[in-house]
Amino acid sequence: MPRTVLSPDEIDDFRERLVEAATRLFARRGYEGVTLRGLASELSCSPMTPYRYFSDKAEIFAAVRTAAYQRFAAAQEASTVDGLDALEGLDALGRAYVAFALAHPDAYRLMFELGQPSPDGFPELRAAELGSWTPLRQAMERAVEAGFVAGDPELLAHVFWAGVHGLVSLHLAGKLVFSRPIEELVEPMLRTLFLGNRGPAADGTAPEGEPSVIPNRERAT
Amino acid sequence: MPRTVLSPDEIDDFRERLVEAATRLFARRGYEGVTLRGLASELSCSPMTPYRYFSDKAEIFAAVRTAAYQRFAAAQEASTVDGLDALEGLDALGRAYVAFALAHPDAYRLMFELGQPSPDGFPELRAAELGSWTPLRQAMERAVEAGFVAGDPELLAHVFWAGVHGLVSLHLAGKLVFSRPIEELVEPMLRTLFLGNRGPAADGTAPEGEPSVIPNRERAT
DNA sequence: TCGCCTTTGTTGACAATGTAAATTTTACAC
DNA sequence: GTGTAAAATTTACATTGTCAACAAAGGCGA
Repeated sequence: MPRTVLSPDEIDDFRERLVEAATRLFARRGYEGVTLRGLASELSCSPMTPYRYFSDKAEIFAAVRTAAYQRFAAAQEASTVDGLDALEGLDALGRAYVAFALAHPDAYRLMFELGQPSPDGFPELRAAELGSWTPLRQAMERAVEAGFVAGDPELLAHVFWAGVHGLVSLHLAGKLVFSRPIEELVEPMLRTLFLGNRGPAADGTAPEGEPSVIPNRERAT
Repeated sequence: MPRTVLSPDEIDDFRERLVEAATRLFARRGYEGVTLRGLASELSCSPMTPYRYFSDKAEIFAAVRTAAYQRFAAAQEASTVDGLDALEGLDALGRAYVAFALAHPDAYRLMFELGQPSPDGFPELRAAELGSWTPLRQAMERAVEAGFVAGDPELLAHVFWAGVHGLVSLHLAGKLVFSRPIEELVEPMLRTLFLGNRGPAADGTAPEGEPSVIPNRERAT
């Protein structure tokens, strides 16, 4: 039932409802599995009504992904609890990262799908994407300032990120079906990111002495 | 121009041409961007002809992905050159892994897309997928046997895999646009996977003494 | 050599999709 | 009440994957 003019609140309400429904649908069925007609019926409106609020399917998708990044950033920030030193904070963040991905696999897929459409033309999406990366960067900066690790914080943060993301990503791509479940890989990965694999350290004992080999640092990448 | 009976070679030839063209198209345009009509015109045949050789679009896609896994496995195996010890071999394999992904980003996407369709119903695809993982597993087994690293080889291999895959995967998902290029992250990642990040090791010197902190090994994942 | 018959390829058609254009419905200003 | 502009719907269209009907074409028994 159309009104003459929609208040900004009403517009936001509808957009929010739409994004929420679209999130469910995109998560379950993937981009091309989602039908604007299906989305409309979920919202009990006609198939063309969403076009009043979004210019096309791609913009709806961008809104859905923006919301996912925002929830992801919030989950990571929530992992920062008092009483942790910088390294414990990093550890907690890594676990929160994986926990979010396992609790919301569809959201994670939306954010980190390979070959995803570029965020160009969706500045909010780009901002949310960047925002979801700051908690990790900040945690790593703290760890470097505290002297727990040495090096360029941004570089270290990217390596850390790649480690946990790689784990999650193999899991979500279904590559761990014949291996241990991802839960059993988180601990080894975090340990590796801090300690490396170079001694009889399976029991947690720090390896002694020099690492046996420093692999080919000189070789060109 | 129809023939009465096609020799197995002719069938294979056509399937091969089709997979090759489909690989190009899927790579460029993604799954739903590929049109059977477009594929047919690429092959100068009618839109329905591919259906004589594949039951549907999904089976074509599976064939394309199977071929990608096979090329990926071959590239990794080619990284094994004589004269390398087990740890150098692992290092070389990691670099070959990343190099393949950068040289064939579309193939890599096809293989490691999140939320990819299950290989159920395509035993060749499943086999090729597994096959592309064996070089790394074997290299890690050698490294463990040689005493360079300690622990369960399969677990270590998965951690190593997640590390390089995570890097590649962030790159291909466009997450490294505001960071250093991936080329500059490979070296730090490989170093991290072997040594961890725990000392003033930015210059390659092995850190001395105990790691400052062993992060919360006791905490439940 | 002739005629069939299986195999191969093409054409036509259909339901479903995203979305543009036209049309209808509604609630407020006067 | 009535006109008007905003909101929503309906209609329509091009494009998709794929089914079903059809056409061509060469091997094979006679």
